[in-house]
Parts: sequence; structure tokens; C-alpha cells
Amino acid sequence: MKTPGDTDWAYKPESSPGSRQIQLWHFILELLRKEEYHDVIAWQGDYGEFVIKDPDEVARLWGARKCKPQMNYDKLSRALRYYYNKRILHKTKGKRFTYKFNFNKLVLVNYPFIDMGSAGSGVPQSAPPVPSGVSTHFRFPPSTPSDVLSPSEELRSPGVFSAVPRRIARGSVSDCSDGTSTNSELEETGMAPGDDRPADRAFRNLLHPRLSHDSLFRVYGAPPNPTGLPRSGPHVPPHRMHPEPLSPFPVSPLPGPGGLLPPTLSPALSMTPTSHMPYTPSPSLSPMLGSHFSFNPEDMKRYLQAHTQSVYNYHLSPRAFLHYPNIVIPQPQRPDKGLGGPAGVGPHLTSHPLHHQADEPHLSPFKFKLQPPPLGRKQREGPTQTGGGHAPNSGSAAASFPYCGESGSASNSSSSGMMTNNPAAGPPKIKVEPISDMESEEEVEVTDISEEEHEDEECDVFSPPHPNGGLAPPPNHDRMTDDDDLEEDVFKTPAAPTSGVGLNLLGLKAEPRELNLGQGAPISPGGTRCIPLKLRFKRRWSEDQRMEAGTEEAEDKKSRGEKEELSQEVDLKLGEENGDRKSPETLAAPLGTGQRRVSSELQRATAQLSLENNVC
DNA sequence: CGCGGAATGC
DNA sequence: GCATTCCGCG
Repeated sequence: MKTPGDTDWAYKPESSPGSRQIQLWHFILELLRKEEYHDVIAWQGDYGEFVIKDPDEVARLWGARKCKPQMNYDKLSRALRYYYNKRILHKTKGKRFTYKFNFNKLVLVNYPFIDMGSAGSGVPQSAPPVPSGVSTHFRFPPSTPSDVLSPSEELRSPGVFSAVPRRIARGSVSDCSDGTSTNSELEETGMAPGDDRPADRAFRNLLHPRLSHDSLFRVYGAPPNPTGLPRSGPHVPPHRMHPEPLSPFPVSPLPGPGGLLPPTLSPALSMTPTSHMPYTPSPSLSPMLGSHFSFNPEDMKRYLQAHTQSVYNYHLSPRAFLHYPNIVIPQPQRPDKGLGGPAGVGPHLTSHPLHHQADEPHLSPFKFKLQPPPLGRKQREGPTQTGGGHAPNSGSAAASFPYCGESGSASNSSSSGMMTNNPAAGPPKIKVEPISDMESEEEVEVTDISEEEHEDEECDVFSPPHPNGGLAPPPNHDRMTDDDDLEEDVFKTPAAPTSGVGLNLLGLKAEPRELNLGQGAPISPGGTRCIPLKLRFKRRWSEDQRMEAGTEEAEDKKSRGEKEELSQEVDLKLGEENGDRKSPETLAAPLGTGQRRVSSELQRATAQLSLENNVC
């Protein structure tokens, strides 16, 4: 059902300016971070909440940007509304023109570097939706200093957002020229000196530039509580939090030996140290998507370890491991709340740096999923003209959005054919969003940034305690049906490889394997039998789900929930009834308590791995 | 105001 | 995919 090309739209960097036209939410973010526009739109309220003070103006600006003179708030708001389903935004009820970014889910994958609030001054403390209160900027932790890029090199690149533009007057709409150059208005090449604080600036430069195009990596930590409100169950150890939300730089912008990454900032990210990830994927592949992936065991091992560490330390979703069927993922136990552990902050987006050597910027094939595709209306339409040639990198202004690159191969996709005829095993074309977790994540999801939401439900309407809790996914049917083939392919490939590789991998996984779910599935060496692997994964996945219950929004689809439901949905409902989320034990129950023990072991194993590999 | 379906365009 | 444009409904 899915082809590499069609599943990733949400993950691709393309959703950001540069490759295609700017998206509304990007634009909004852009405006939000500029003081010049604080009169028209500004952060307000809790994290992510913003109010459009002057709808018409915002619409005008938007229209200008898109060269749609006819734009008006009504239309713009429609577009905004579409984001509800995408979970990028939601409406703050009761407050006019007030919306809120769903930062828990949305991870600015594409724009992690966005400043939410400004740099200079503008940001209202209340507003900075920025995670971790750390600062008002999104940032992603550099892997290692070296990795981070040489300042010199990066300095020149103006972040699109970073600058301080001169504004575009309302009239300046003129620049419709673009079409592609997304930022007419922002063409600030240089940043306005005025408001950039050195540190700030340095930081930005540090972050964006190069890394930006691999935006895939960044993530953004979930913000536990930017507002500083006391929370009963803080995920973040106090000492890790930066007290001053406003301060863009609670920490030195320059990565120290340890890099920014340290838990301090955005644990969310797993940008594991590059040094650990010499994993070299095949060209364009995302392990999951690609039909093939070639890798070298050693790298893989390192990668795995690094990742494990990340997961372990930061609570990243182990799901990320799903990409590597041959590997048994140690599953860190999710501490029930009390353990805030290192992870503390939230988390959640994991990335997989796949590039190789440390000094290289990562261009990762991994993609993050922002959200499951909206169910959209029925199932109309079929023309998927994917590739439509985007006229992307027109190089010219590239300055602003350095990304572009990638997408090439995959994105073109060939998907169109499939969609239309999609034989689809079961439901013709139904997407099961609520449980997107399972369905879609399986293919690509790496992210999921919202794990800790359960503790702060107040902040996100869209992410109530997860009903999914009770769900006990069938080990192997149900949703496995149609992706099977593909999955199989993907999974198989790596395993099958000749003896050499295969063995190595086996060795790698051997250890964890024992810990893994007891007698999960027999696995044969050489990968002859791949199926088991798959099953194992499924299982793992299931467990994962339970462990992370609470994560996804169960309801997100509110109304939609009633529409088409699959049996799975029913299960979800069960969980929903119960106001509070189930304890892990409860959740685990379906699978057998034995697993819990296993988890512990896994945890230990993971820890060991971490230690061993704890290079950074 | 705000919502969301439908059609349409790029 | 992502709007844009219309539009009826509450």
C-alpha cells in the first residue's frame, strides 16, 4: 500500500519552504517570531498559543506571500482549520482568533530552528511555546562540536527566520515574484544587527545553517512546562530546566565539549553523537521506506548502540528501532512517572542520523512524521500528481532555506498508481488515524514526540490521556495485512544478505535477543526466516504501545471517531473510558506479566550498552 | 466566529 | 499535499 514515495510527505523537509511553497503554519511561525508583527499576531497564553490580533492583516500578509491577493481571514482560517486534523494546530476555544500550535506533536520537524519567539524581545514570556523553557528558540542539539559546523562556514547562512527583517510592509506584497523563493519578505540576508544578540546569533548560526537542511534531525523538545507553572509531576529534573524562558540562551550557544545536546536542552532529540552514527544508508532510503538498505554491520551496531543510548537516556521512543528488524531493541522501561530520569524533558522526536562521518552534516533519509494523514474527506480523488515538479531550489535565494536537496529520488514517487487502485486488503481506503500510531508509524514514524503528555494534559487538548492504553494489538493480524508485503520486503532484505553481514547482525542482536520477549519467534540465522522478525517487531511494538500509552491523542479525531471505525477503535474506546491512564502493569497485562521482567532486563542491557558505548 | 465538506488549482 | 475558494450550518 505504501510506497516509499507516498508515505513520507509529512516527513519530508519539503514541507518547509524551500522546496515547495511555504506553508501556512510556517508562515505563521515566521510572523510570530518577528517583532514587527507583534501587532498583528503574537504569542499569547500558553505554549504555542497565539492570537491573531489583526486577522485581516495576517491574511494580507499571507496572501502577499502566496500571491493571493484575494486572501482573507476566512480563507486563511480555513487553511488553519485543516491543521486541526493534522494536529499542527488547534483552536483555543473561547478566544477569538486564538489558535495554538500543537507542539507536543508537531515538531517543527522542518523548522526546528524556528524561533518561536523571538529573539529579541518580543517574546512574551508567556508565550514562548518553546519547549523546555529553555529558550525561545527551537534548536536541535548538535551532535558534537565538530559536527556542528564550523561557524565560519555557517555564519553566512542567514537563517531565514533568524534575521530580522525589515519588514515587509503590508504593501510589499508585491513580491510575488517568488513562487519559489519563499521568502520574499524575509530576504534578509544579513540579519539585522539590531536585534540579534550575539549569543543568539551565534546560536542560530550554529544551528541552522547546515543542519537545517537536514532538518530531519532536529527536534524539539517537548516542553514540559515552559511557563514554569508548577507541575505535579515534572518530567524534568529541576536542575535541568532553564529557568528563564525568555532567555534565548540559557546555555552557552556554543557547544561545549559535550555539545548542546546534553540533556539540558533538548533531550528530545536524539541526535546522537555523530560519532556514533556512521551508519550509511543506502542513498535515499529510509530504512523503512526503502526497499533495500544496505549497511554495514559495524556501523549498524554503532548506530544501534548510540540510539539505544538515546532512547534510554532520553526516553526516546524505541519505536525508532523498528527500522531495523534484525535488531532487537532493548526496550527501556518507561518509568512511570516518578522516574523522570534523564529523560525528563520530553521528548520525543528521534532522529536517525544516518550519515556517516562525524563531520558531515547529516542528511538523513529518515523522515519524521508530523502526523498521520488526515482522513480527509471521503476518499475522493485519486490523482496524485506527486512529483509535480517542484521548482524548488532555485538556488537563488537559497539563502534562506538551504534545504531542498534530498527529496529527489524518493519523492517523486511513483505512488500515484498505487493509491488509486489500491487494492487494499481490508478497508478500501480508510486510514485509521487515531491509532495512527500503529498503522502509520510502523512505516515511518520515528517521532512521536508526545510521550509525556499524559502528565500534562492541561496543555494539550489534542492529547488527552491516551485511550490507546488498553489496546492490545493483535500480534499478527489485523493491520498487518496489507503492509505485509512491503514490510516483508524491507525487513527481509537486511536479514537475508549473505552470510557475512547477516551473521554480524545476528551477533549484534544476540544479546538482546535473549532478553527479548522470551520465546518470541524463532529466528534463524542467516535470515532465512524473516517472518519471525517481523512478528517480533510487532510484538515489540505492541509492548511499546502499552508502555507509551498515553501518548497519542486518542481522540484527536473527535468527530471522526464516530465515523469509520475499525475494530481496533473499539479497543481504543475501552481505554478511553477510564479517565486515568492505566498503569503499565495494567497495560502490560495483556501480554503477560513476564514481559515486565523482561523489560527490566532489557533496560539493564540497554544500560550496559550505553555504558559501553558511552563515548560522549 | 468558527467549522468542515466539496470542488478546484497548483 | 496543501492550500484556495465557496458555502451552508450552528
